[in-house]
Amino acid sequence: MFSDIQQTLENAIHSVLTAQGVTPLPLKWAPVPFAGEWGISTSFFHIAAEEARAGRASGKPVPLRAQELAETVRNRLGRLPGISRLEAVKGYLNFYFEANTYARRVVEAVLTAGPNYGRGAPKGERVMVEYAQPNTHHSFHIGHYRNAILGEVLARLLEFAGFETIRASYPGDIGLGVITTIWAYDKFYKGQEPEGIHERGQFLLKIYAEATALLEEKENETPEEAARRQQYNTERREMYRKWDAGDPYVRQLWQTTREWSLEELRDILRMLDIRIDVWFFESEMDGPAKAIVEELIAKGIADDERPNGGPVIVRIDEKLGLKKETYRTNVILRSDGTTLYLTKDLALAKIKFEQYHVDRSIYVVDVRQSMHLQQAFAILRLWGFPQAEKCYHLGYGFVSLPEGAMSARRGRVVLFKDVVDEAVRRVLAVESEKSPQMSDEERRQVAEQIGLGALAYSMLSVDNNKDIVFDLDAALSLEGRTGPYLQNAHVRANSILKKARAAGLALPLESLPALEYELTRHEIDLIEQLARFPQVVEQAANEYRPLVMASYAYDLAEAFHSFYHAVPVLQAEQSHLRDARLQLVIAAKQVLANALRLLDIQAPEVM
RNA sequence: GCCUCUGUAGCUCAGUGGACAGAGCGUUUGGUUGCGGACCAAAAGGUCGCGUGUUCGAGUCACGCCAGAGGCGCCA
Repeated sequence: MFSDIQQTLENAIHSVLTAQGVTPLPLKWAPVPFAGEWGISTSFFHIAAEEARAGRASGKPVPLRAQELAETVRNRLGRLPGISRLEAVKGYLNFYFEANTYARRVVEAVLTAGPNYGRGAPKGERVMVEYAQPNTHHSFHIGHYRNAILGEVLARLLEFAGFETIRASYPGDIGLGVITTIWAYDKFYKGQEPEGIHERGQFLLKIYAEATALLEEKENETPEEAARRQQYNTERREMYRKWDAGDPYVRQLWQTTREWSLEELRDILRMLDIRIDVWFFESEMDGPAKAIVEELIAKGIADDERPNGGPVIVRIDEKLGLKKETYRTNVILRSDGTTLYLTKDLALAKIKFEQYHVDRSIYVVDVRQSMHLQQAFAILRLWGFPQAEKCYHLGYGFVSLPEGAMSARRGRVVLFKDVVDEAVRRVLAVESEKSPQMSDEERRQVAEQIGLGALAYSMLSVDNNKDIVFDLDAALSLEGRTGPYLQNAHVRANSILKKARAAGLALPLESLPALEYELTRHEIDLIEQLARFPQVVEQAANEYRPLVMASYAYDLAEAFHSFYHAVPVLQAEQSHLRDARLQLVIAAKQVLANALRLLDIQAPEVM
């Protein structure tokens, strides 16, 4: 927000330095790091160091010389418009703003732009974000949730920063796991269908877990058990073959159960306020994938080892001319002629580039698939897609439980739906005590917003590349650095405004009050946070890091809570003070709402 | 064996090469006849895994160790 001021100051400093016979270098700027003070700061260490290197040394150590330069510049700059005070300390030069002037500018900018405050200019680039890729026939767990919330927030950040954004989901609706489930369903549960969307999803998960247990080789198994296991395996393989051949019975069975899973997925996405633009399905990539294998063989990129009973492979390092082992060798078609995940990913990438004309493609996928995706991108380069340079894997650490990795087979899974239900229960317990006047309907709705907010923030406040050991109590905590803390700031702002309106004030006020009084440090801190928001949007989007926005949102909420306690608004002694602070509260509420929206956390009016 | 990621307060985590390394939880203490206490204010708590470099300056960059997690041609 202050880049113009920064430029003016930098020019002024350069001319002072030049007049002193000092060679100026570009300056680095940062906010003054002291609470309750408002300004920007630069330092002279690098200029002093350069002098020393060039042999124009004054003989002084660098820090001393930097301080000398800072003092010289301070003494010669004189009065600057908009700057109330200058300070040279420890090699730094601090410029303190005329707080009232800038405070007014910030509040005005927020109130004028409203929900669009912080929105970046159009970037003229189309980005596709692929996330929400759970397998069907398997219920949605807390690990899938991390993926979904991360992808959605990334999409929101990119969109708000000015990219044309397409949200894509890619459920794995075929594969050995899927076939295992429908085989067991057909054999042991044929015709059964539980009532309720989530009950059906969990039913499939139970069947999957039972089936994998049956198919797993056990220690000390009797010859009868071994024979039975092999029989089951044969049946499963036969079912996969039938699916591949388009057998109507197997296809129907698959369609029905697949729809149960997709219904559950759609319900969860609705709960998370995620609207997917494009659905791709793994089952639809099979045909295109097979065609691609032939094309890659014809182009000499892939080697066909099928004549010798082997698979079709791509020797990536060799084809790229790499001496060092980097991408190794990949199988793109099994020796039995069936495709693999990688082959389907190649087919999907082609569709993204050719049908959706994306300039950039972001894959939000578990970090364990990092190697796999790098291989896919390398093959796309070999294949000749220029967009392959703009494929980016946003990896994230996986979610495990205190007792180890999640495993459906061992019945060790934390389901998203169960966590949400528990969250709502806990919030309701707090709510009934704190907000006894709320209607049951409203209470239920707010409880879901708060519970989901707590969960979302617990995932987003950890950096992408860190693994998470899921702790229910920590994730659903309502106090401290949590989603509800942010939501509470919004509610408190709303509460003040509601009271003001009830007292007969028309908000927002017709004209912006002048802010011609001495601002408290709490007001300055709050306004500085409001001013930061646009750069935070830019940074979070550029770095693909929701954490940057999550941290900021906490800083903003903290500044508001402190302000709320220390600075009277409706009880202000004079009406012009009250009016100015009311405008500030409106602005704070707006920026809180904007930040929460980007984090996919609801901003309730009451809680 | 090779590659990637992680290591910061008792625990969970932030931390643009720059000023005294910051939060939350937990511990201890204080705060509402007040705009909602899901809050605020404060105290205690640190060899930033270890070492060597680069730099005026390193938690941050490079290299080497140690520890943990993950990956490495027919799973997804």
